[in-house]
Amino acid sequence: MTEKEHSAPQHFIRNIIQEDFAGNRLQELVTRFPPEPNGYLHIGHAKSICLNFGLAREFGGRCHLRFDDTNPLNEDEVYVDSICRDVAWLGFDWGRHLYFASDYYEQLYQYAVELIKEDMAFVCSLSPEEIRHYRGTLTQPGTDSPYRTRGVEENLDLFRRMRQGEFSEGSHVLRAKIDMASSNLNMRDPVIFRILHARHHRTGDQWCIYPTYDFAHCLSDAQEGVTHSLCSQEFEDHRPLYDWFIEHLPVPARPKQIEFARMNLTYTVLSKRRLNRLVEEGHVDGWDDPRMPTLSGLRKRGYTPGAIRTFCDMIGVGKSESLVQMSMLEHALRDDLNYRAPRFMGVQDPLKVVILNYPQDIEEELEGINNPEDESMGTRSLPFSREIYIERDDFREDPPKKYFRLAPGREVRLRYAYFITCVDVVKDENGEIAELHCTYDPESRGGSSPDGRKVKGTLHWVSARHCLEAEFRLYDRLFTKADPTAEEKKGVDFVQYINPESLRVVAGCKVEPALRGIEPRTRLQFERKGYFCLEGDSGKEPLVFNMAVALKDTWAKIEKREQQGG
RNA sequence: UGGGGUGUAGCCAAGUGGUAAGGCAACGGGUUUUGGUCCCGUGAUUCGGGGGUUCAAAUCCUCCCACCCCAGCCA
Repeated sequence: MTEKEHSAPQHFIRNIIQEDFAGNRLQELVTRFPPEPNGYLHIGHAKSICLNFGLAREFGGRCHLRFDDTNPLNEDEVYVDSICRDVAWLGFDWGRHLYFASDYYEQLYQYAVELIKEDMAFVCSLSPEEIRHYRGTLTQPGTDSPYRTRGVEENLDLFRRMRQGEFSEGSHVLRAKIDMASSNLNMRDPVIFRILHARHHRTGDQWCIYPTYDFAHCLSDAQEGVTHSLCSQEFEDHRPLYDWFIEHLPVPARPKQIEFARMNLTYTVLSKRRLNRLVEEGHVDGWDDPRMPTLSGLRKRGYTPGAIRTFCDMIGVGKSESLVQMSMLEHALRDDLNYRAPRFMGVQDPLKVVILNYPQDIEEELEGINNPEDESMGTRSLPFSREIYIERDDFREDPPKKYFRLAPGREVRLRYAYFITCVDVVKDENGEIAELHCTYDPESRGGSSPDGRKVKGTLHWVSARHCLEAEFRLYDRLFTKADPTAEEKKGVDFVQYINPESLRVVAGCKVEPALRGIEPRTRLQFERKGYFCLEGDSGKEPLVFNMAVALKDTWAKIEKREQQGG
C-alpha cells in the first residue's frame, strides 16, 4: 500500500477485538464480508468491506468473502462476478477463502434435522397469511401454531418429504420452536427452511428447500470459524436468534455478532431499491454511470481504491446512523490524486489568442513539470506557437474586483511559457469576443521574467496548431437535496430531486498533445480545473474525459460572494 | 401503546469519573509559475433536556424528549 492512508482511528469494534486478544479469548481474528449476490456493491458496502478486511489485515487474521446465497429467486452469478471484481479492486484479497452459503446446504439440512430430533423445530403447515396472524403484533404476543406439537417422527418424515419435493411452495415450512410470546418478533418460532421450487445459480435443481438468512448466516459463520461477525444495525434484533442457533447446535465455533451503523451520503441514495429505480427508469446510464455511488460507477468516474479506503477510515465506525457529507469523499479523492495524478493542460471553453510579436513560422518546445508533488514523475514537452487557446473565463473585458486573470492591458503568465499582455479584443458581428491579440515578452520564457516583475495570474493554454480535440463530461451531485429520501417522507418522490445538471457534456475542448495515446482509465489533473479520467478507448479524437472531482476553486467562491454582497 | 438502538460544533467522530482529541466544511493569514497543494490561526464554559450522587460527571443513577430499526416463507 503506497498511498497515504490515514491512521485508523479507534472505534468500538477494534476495542472489542483488542480486549478479546488481551483476555486470551482470541488466537486469530476471522471476519467475513457476506454479500447476497443480488445487486451491485456501493460505497456503503465499501464501509463494511474496509472494516472486515481492514481489521483482518491489521490483526494478522483473515477475512472470508462469503456469498449469502440462500434465496435463489433473486440471485445470480453475474452479481457474484461483479462483487468479486469490486472487492479486489478495492484492494482486498480473500485468498482461498471464497465461500458460499450454498456450499453448506447439506450441513444446514443436517443441523435442522438435529433441531427436530431435539424437539426444537417443527414442520408448520399454516399458510403464509396464517403464520402472519399467529405471529401477533408489536404490542401483542403471538399464539402457538396448531402444528407446534407435532411429534418428532412426523416432523422428521415431513421435513424429509419437503426436501424430496413432495409439497408445493408455501404448504409447509420448518420453524424453530422458541417462544411465540417473546417481545422480540424474531424469536416467535422463526421460519428456518422454506420450499422454493426454484433453480439456484450454483446448486441448480439439487434443492427445493432453502434455509432462511437467520438460520444460514450464523451457522455459516460458525462453520468457517468466524470469530467476529460484523453486520449492520438492523440485525441487532436478530442477535438473540443468532446466539440461539449457536447455543443449541453442535457447531465448531462460537462467533460473536457485533452490529455497527450504516452510512448515508449527502446528495445521493444508497438503498438497493432506489438505486434500482434510477437505472430502470433511465435516470442514469446503468449501474456504472459515473454519477452512481456504486463502486463500478465511482471507478468509472475516476475514483481510486485508496481514496475510498481513506474515506472509510475517516468516517469511522459507530452505532449512530450518519449522513456523511460528500465533501469528505471528495477530499479523500483530491488528497490521493494530488500526489499521484500527472498534470496536463486542457481548455474547456477555448478562446483564441494571437501573439502578435511571435513569429508566424516558428514553434518551440517548452518544459512542463508532470507533478509538482512528485519530482520522480519527470517533465514533458509543451509545443508553443503564435496562436494558442486559453479558457474563455480567464479573460474579462471589464474585470471585477479581485479578478487577476487577463483583461485589456493586463499582463499574465502562460504556465511554463511566457508573460503576455492583452492589447486588443477582436469581436465578431454579434459583438461576441472572437479572439484576443496579445504581445509576449521573449525574456519571460519558461514563465518568469529576469527583471523580477510579478504577475498575479497564471493561465493554462494549448497551442492551436498542436492541440488535440476532446470532450469533457462534467459531473455534479446526482440530487439537488442533501437528503432526497427525507423529502420522500414528506410525500415527494425522490426522483423529483434529481439534479438536471448532474451531467454536462462539453464538446470542443482542446487538450495538450502529450495526451495522445494515453491508456484508457488514466487519471490525471487538468491544471486549474480538476481531476479527470480518460473514458473508453484512447487514441481516437475527440478524447473523452470524465471529471472525477473539481479542484477547490477559491476564486469561484470569492466571485459568488462579491456578487451577492453587491 | 411492545422490543432493540442512537443522541458530543454545520457534518463525521474520539472520549468509559479528573475538568471536551482528530478529520471534513467554514472563516482569517502566509508560501506558491495551478486562485490547487502546503503552512499557521479561528471554534463546544459544554456533551438531547431536567433532577440527583460525588471534592469532581459527556462519563454513574433517575425521569423526560427526539430520531432510527423490527410484525418477509428478503437479506
